[in-house]
Amino acid sequence: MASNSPSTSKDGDGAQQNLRIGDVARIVGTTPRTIRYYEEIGLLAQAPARRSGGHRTYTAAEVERLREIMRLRDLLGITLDELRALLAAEDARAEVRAQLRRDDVDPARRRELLTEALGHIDRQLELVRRRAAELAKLQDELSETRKRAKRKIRELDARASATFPPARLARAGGED
Amino acid sequence: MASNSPSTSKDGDGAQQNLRIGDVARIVGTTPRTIRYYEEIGLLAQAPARRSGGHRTYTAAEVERLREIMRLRDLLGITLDELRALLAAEDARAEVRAQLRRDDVDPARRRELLTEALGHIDRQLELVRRRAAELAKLQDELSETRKRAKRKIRELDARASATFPPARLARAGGED
DNA sequence: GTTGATCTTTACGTTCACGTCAACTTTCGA
DNA sequence: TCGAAAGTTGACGTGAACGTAAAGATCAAC
Repeated sequence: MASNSPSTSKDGDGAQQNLRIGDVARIVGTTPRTIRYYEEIGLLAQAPARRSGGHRTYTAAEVERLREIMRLRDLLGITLDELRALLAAEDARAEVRAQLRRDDVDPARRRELLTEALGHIDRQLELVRRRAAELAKLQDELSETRKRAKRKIRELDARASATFPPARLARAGGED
Repeated sequence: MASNSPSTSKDGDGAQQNLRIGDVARIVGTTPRTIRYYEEIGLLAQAPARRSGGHRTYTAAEVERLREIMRLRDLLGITLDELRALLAAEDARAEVRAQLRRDDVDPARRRELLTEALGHIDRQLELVRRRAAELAKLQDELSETRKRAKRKIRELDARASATFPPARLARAGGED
């Protein structure tokens, strides 16, 4: 065991976490292969920095990005290609933010950029809203079914405790 | 064009819709291949009736079942195999309902069946709840981001209309 | 009873999202 | 400095969820 602690940096270079691909994989709960694959198909947009030997090195921000990607992958029911398109839009927003931080862009251009960004957000939001609504509906339906089942059991128990003296039979399911 | 109307039944056999696989596919928005595949892997549980020639024939209930399957397939992020397991549980519930309709089962057995059914529902509900919650959270986050973007645009517009006389510039995004 | 659309089974092909193996290099702790 | 662990780029393999093509049987309408 070589116990590779992920760069116990003691040198004063700020917050450049400098993680290796295996560390990142463990952190976000996936495999190096998957991370390389996402880079390969352009999901990770900018390829990570390399060090002299050619090994990929990741910043905390990149880890966050990967986490978000995996989250969206799991929640939205879309292909990685569609997800890539969506994130490309989000990257455009990042570009916008960078532009906006510089104070020398004229208001007309600023507005243009912001409006464009808003469009991207709206498209994502539409997607998420639809799915969230559908899932909520499904949840409601299931809850209803559950209620009916519980009521039936209670009715049955009521009749039973009327027949037998209150002998404390085991209750139904757990939380109500 | 042979204009195959799906069995314009005029004979008095009630509501036995008697749809063919192609009709069903069109109705629910999929392909015959997919329907056969679902039957093959046991997602459809009971194979549909056949007529003398061997052609599959579907009832309205079976179409409904297929619709539900596709809905769950799209909403829950699970494999068809896992879905099959889930639906097997639901089928057990159907069995329960059938048993319960007959009045000659003793209350102890009834309770047993109902409790089992409740367990199945709970497992499904847990799954759906988790996903619904996660999606709701994602939706909230996106809404927040959207709000901030809109606010920025409004601020920009406010400054603009202070600089220029109120010349009625085009407003930002659509619905608020 | 012919015909064209639709069905049947069988079987191989395909796409997506990775897994896995090979050959080799780099990194890191002892 | 040295050896094990982890990284690198190919390249091929794999399971899931179907698509597609072939060869034939059946169905609905004329």
